[in-house]
Amino acid sequence: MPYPAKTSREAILAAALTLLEGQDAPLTMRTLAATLGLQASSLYRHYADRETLEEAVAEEAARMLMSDITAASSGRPPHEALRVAGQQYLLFAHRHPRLYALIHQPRPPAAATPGTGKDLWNLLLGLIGAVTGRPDDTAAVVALWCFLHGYVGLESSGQFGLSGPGDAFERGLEALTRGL
Amino acid sequence: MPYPAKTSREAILAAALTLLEGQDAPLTMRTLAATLGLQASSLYRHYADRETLEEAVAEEAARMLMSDITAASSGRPPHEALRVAGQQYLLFAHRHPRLYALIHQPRPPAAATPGTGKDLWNLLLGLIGAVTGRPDDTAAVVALWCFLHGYVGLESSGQFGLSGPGDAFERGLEALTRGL
DNA sequence: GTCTATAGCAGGATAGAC
DNA sequence: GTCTATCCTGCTATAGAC
Repeated sequence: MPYPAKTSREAILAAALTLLEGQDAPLTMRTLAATLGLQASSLYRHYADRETLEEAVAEEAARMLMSDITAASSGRPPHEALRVAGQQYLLFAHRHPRLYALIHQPRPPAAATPGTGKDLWNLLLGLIGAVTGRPDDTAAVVALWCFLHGYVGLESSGQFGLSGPGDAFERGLEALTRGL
Repeated sequence: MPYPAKTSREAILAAALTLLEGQDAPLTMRTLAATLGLQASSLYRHYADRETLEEAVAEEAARMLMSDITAASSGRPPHEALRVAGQQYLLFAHRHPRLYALIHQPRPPAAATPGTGKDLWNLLLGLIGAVTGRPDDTAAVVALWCFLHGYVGLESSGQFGLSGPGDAFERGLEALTRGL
């Protein structure tokens, strides 16, 4: 009986985050355990299965994203805050592409973003409301989110090719904030 | 020696399309061969490997998408043509979610959409140019594409939840065509 | 709580007979 | 050109010893 346990829920979660911030290694029970100096089977004492673990990682990643956006946009005038929030969203996706993908991975309805999603949602609602003058304009938030998410997706799947996106990001963001 | 060959490149391609238009069955060499009444190993006479096959499918799917958009938008006044093109893009993604996903799957640089992508690109360039009055406004095309692609992605990953997207599609499309 | 060992599954791909 | 047979890899998850 090795007394101080070699790991814990938190340590596993942290290791999974680290693994997914790397470039290549897939998130499998084996590779994850290896980074902790463990055998894969040991992880099952802490998480029931791979999916449960993934949900925890996704939740934590969503928290990170929200924290980044909040920190960058708080205390700025409305229009600027919204622009900075958009840039920060993009930056997170660049820095942590696999965490970003995990956040947006389809999940069974029960686990559909319990609280974290709502927080980010309310933050954006406030930012947009301050710019357009319409509070609680959910359609505007969705439209903006679509644009950002699509930009990330097309970029990461290499659709922009050699010519790159040009100034589409600024143009689109500007057009949306003006047009909504 | 069964003389008339049981299959061909074209038949395999068609079967793969059909398979991916269904809901569940994954595109594996085994399942694909099964729909043709063949063994998996037989497919390798016609396609070098799975990836080569997938590229062919993706190309064909892109052709279908372009054909849909062209048919729906041609002969309409500019503003309406653009709106209809957007709707058709969304409709294709709804009807053929797995083909849509395949089109946007990251591929090694060599195979990056040889000709089909360009055609769709030029079509959209024309549509947008007719609305905004600026020909060859690539950034505008990219921005619109981001919005559409993002909408599809968020919808299919269930991010809109129970409340749904509201009228975000129309709002966003309108805001973009106006603001660009 | 961790270990070894193993069951079980799924998929890609090849060898060689016909 | 298709078949059977087989190999290989990589993964999830469990059983039971310690």
